[in-house]
Amino acid sequence: MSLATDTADQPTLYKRIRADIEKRILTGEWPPGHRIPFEHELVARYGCSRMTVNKALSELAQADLIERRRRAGSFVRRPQHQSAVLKIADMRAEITSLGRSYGYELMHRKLRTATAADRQRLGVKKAGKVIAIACRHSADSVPFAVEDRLIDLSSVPDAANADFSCEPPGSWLLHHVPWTEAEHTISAIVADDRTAEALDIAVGAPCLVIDRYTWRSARTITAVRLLYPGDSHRLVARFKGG
Amino acid sequence: MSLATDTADQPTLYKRIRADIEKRILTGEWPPGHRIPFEHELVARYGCSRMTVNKALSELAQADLIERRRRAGSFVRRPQHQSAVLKIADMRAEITSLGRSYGYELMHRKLRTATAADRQRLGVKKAGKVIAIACRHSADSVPFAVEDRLIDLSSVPDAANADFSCEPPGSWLLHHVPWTEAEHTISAIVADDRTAEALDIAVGAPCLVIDRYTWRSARTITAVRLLYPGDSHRLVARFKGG
DNA sequence: TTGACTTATATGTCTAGACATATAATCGTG
DNA sequence: CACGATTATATGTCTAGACATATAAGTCAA
Repeated sequence: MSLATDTADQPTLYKRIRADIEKRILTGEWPPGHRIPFEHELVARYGCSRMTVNKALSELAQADLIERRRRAGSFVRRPQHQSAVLKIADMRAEITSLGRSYGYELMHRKLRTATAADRQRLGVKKAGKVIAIACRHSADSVPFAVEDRLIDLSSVPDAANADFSCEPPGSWLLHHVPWTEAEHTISAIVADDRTAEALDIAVGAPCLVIDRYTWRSARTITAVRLLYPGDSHRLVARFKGG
Repeated sequence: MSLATDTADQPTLYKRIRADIEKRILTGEWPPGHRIPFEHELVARYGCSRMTVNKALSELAQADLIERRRRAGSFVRRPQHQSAVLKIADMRAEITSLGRSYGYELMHRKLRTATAADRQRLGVKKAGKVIAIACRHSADSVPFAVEDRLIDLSSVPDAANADFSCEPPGSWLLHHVPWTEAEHTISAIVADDRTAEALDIAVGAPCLVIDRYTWRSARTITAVRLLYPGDSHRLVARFKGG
């Protein structure tokens, strides 16, 4: 084994100090709550100036691995809870960022007085006007996702005049309506006849489903259901923990 | 108003420099790709030593707000787009919070030297030891999700001694190992024979798939694949936007 | 025992230098 | 023009100090 050459080839001193401490925390040798050696002790151990160990400890503190308290010392923090930031840019950005050409096709648009089903979906009681939209997003001319959306016109009156034949409703809303809250529900289904045709996949093929509800201060703006071919599309959420 | 005394009461110089730059980035005054002033220019502007502006810029770099390139300068990074906070607590919390009883069953556990496939999955080059685990989570004695996990022992040596026959590896890791970064990939598949049996669903039924990779400062900790019955389970992400 | 005051100390910030190192830009050559 | 060598320069790291500041701990009086 040519591994474990811990001492040699360290990039820089402060990084080595940081890595050393990090290792002890990760292995559990220094459990949460454990007091890390004082700066002056680390200075003695590594034979460097205080600024060098301070830089190592400051970075560990910025990364929330340790907590520093004046006069008391530095302490290992408890591991953080899990939460992920799920990035869902608008569809055009999502597709073009993959280096593929974006295509959009409005399949259906209807302005109507909200039906009972519409009201339930939007979570509103009054029967105002809504726009129902069905459209398809494609990447390199291959169906990427189909969208089934309902917009509450009493919350977004301007949407009645928007031209959704060229601009996807998601983009339009993103650029015209600020939102304060949203909820995503992710599930999986198998494609029925209609979905299979729209996505150009086989009946019975897996589909990833994202339902998104968007509000602005307790007022529903829009409800959208996105269907992705489940075996080809992957929704990636990269995030920083803390 | 006694507030808004911007110039007075500044905490420290480097924090003020950091806040100034952060503000310009967040307001869009300095868009992504924009080169922020060189250190020596900031030194002149703020009348301080280089170490002070260096500390401010280093922290912005650690926070991924800017990117620093030798000889070239420091540049504003692309900001994150729309994002949702997807909370995925550990499985026990997820199930008990639904008011259902949690059940756990270790199906398979093996400590081995990383195979080529393991290394690729973990994104590591060196062939260290890994633990491969397969287990099942159930709610009210009904299969809820099956888990297929790989833990990199060179990152989490203690995991070799953990008893995963009673405690789910996710819980153990959550309580023993802090993470800094993770990536989720969500997709959908239809159940094959083995999956169908493990989840007690029909072959060909939809399954929601979550692949999660977790790192601690560029070091892979674990890779896990979770399979949920797609028609019964719903993954909810509620979040606040701007 | 409790509260107020004092002190010791670990971290927080800062300086004015130094040398190292990666690399964009320039220059020179075939 | 293409390509390798050289140079200039911005960042990366480090030092040996300094003073500031929050606060744990000790002290003392009510």
